[in-house]
Amino acid sequence: MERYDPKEIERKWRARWLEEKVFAARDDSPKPKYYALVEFPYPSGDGLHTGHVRSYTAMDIVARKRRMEGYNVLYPIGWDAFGLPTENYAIKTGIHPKIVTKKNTDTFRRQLQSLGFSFDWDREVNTTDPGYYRWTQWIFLQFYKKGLAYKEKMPINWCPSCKIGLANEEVVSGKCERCGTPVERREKEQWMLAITKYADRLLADLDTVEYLEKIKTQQVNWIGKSEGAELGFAVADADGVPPLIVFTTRPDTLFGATYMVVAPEHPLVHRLEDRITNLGEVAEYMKKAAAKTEEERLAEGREKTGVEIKGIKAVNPATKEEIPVFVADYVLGSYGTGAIMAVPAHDERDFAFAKKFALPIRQVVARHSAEAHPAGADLPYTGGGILMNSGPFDGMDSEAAKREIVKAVGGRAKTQFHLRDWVFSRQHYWGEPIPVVFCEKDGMVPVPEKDLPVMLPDIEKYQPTDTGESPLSAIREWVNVACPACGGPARRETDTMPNWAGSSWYFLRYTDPKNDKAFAAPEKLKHWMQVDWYNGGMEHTTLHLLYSRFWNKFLYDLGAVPVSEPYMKRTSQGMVLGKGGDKMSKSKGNVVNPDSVVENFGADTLRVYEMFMGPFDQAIPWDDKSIQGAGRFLERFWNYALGLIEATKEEKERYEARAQQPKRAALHRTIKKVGDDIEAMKFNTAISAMMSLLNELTASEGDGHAAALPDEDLRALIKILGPFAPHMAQELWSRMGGATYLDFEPWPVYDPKLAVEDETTLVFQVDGRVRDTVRAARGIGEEEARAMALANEKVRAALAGREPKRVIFVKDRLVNVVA
RNA sequence: GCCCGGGUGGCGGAAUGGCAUACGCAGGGGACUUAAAAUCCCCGGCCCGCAAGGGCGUGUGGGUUCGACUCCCACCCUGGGCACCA
Repeated sequence: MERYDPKEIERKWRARWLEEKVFAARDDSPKPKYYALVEFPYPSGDGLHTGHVRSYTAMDIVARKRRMEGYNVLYPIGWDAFGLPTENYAIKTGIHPKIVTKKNTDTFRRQLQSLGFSFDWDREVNTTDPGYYRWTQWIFLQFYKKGLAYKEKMPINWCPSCKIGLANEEVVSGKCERCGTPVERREKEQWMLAITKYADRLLADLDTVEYLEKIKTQQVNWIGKSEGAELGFAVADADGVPPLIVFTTRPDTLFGATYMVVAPEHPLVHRLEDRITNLGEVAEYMKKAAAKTEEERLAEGREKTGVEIKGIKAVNPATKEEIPVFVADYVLGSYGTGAIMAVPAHDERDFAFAKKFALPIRQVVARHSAEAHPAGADLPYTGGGILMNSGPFDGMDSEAAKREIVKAVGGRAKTQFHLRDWVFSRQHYWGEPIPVVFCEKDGMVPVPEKDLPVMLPDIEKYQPTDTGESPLSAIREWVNVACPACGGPARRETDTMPNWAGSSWYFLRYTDPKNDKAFAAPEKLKHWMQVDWYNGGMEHTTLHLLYSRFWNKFLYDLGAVPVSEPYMKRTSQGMVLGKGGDKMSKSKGNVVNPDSVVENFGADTLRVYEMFMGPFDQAIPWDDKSIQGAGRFLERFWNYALGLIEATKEEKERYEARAQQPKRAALHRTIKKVGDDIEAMKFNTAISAMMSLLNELTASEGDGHAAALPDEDLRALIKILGPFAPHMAQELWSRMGGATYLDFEPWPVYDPKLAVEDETTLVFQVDGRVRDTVRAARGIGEEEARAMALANEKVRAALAGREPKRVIFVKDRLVNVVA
């Protein structure tokens, strides 16, 4: 028999799939559509990662199964190619990022093709292609026209190493997500996208999609909706000065507000400078706080700092008391109104601050009633309850009191979000130029759509400047342009877009990747959207996922996209860790290169191994040895199937004379399990089920021969393996005489009648402990089973003469004798 | 601190409330071979026992149940996300 030769088989089918464009998605198919999506890779110089393989194999399995189920499947791929590593490489070597990108995408394409993914290679997109970023710029202009893209001077997170401004999302515990350098705060004029305008819908519409629960939770937390109220606190003895507005989720505790705090950025101090008696001290504190990096704030822990603003008092609108006002950096300028009412009895932070500065702590909410919860006991108490020390509201439930007190003091209900507007400027070369010019006469003027794309010019030096200006600003002939409005002298915007821009809409482009009249034709979008299933990394749950949902919703509002939510279903794969459980990294030297695995074992083995290694959503360490298990399985499968295919007529007859029923039942149970498990992304148990079946089929039955399967059943067996090991399955399929591509053959039908075995294993228990197991005919009744159990020797021994009090019977499973 | 996960053999892990440890890796024994590799067969939770058999076992402590890895309560450990968000 011919040996399993993955290299030869894979080379052959890979070439045919590509040449014949077998997996090209058709826009005009009468079949129902299915859009399977994976995150397109950033084509780094390191090449494909085992993590890509895990995600792409999983969705390839889904895509291939869907084709077999009769769907017209779109499974596209492309390159998210703008970004810092390529630029840094260009800075170091002087090689143009375009050239580096070309080289890297060529490598990635070769690697992806070597794994046999059923991508539609005719729809490849590349975010750095002017034909692509033209439309990224076009979408930006639509944001601009709707007032959702705006420029604002604001403190940004500045990475001194990357020399780039970062979005809040890119700062992880005060450090640059990319290089780990502590970020600084700098004032800069930045382009912003008003994602907060969509906060409510980004939150509410999560109910309309099927994301993994933990993904939804992360989005919900990131958006961070708080329902509360805005209340005004008058400044004492200051007619004409507007009141201090605070945001609170606990207006019911207003009677306990014994002081106020404003953020260091709050305008109050400037407004009332001449009344402040300790202005020097206050100004000093504000200066220090402004310069503080996130890193320093974290290093201080929760230790509260602050300074009282002397000379100014605020009036509690409920009690009419005059209360002191502090400036302290535990209040953030960027959230709410930048000012709070402090209720030390019912807020942990206010409590800590009040203790430190010896401020009064007045309890106004009791757990049950003032009597049951003596004043001062276990404060701070942050839960709800019954009001006390609150004048006319005493005894009221805190939920009711929230509404009543807001009404009584003339406040208004208010919803706040943690989500901030998206800092959309980068001061770098390798990104989409922002299509705006600054005219001496007309000010800010958007580039007309007909002049798109604003091409990225070729330059000599990619190095960003220490002043934070983009390297583009040095290219005079590019920067200086005629104003599109008046023709007068104007300058181009030299900031570029963040690397999140291109990936915020790429799934739309796949539906119509070559269109040069629109980002995609409406009928193509209508045909393919929405994405049915999107798999990607957990690390993109709060950034890319939210951004792309936002862009899609915006385009939906323009009428340019047919669905409000881009993705029906979103799942995530766990990381592939290095040996020993550490993250794979070059510095640790534990990076596994898929190329060498394909070279040594074959693509099908790598695919099966990565799907078998453990639960799909869990991080699993790589194990060189375990790959062999996947390889052995495929080889055994090959030998078994080929043995049957090449068996002589006599051999076949002899095999088939053997009792088929249990094997057939096992096959049908496996068909069901593999199908169900693919849908639930339980690829590991799908594969173990196929392994078990193969073990059962090849187990010698005394005559040294494996069990035979009729051709029909062997075909079904090859089909369910197909999505996992497509090259080998296709080869076996064609050796069985199949002239077609396996991927378009119908997925085997599970027959519940065939899946039931005639016999079952009955467990006999005494007092819940297993005493024996016996084979019995399926479906026997309680009486019979009970009699068998009571007659069983081991059961009788365990009973030791005791009379059974009760007998529990579970059909086809067990008899439990309770004595 | 808050929000999600997860604790099962030497390892990765499997188990609609019903045979705990499937499947795979590693390990031990055997067959084949001049030999090795590959392949095939058999054995692998712990303790007592020559064995038959018995006892103990899914992070810890309780509970519900005829029966708990699975459900409930409390706790410990651990991975991830958020974090002075009023």
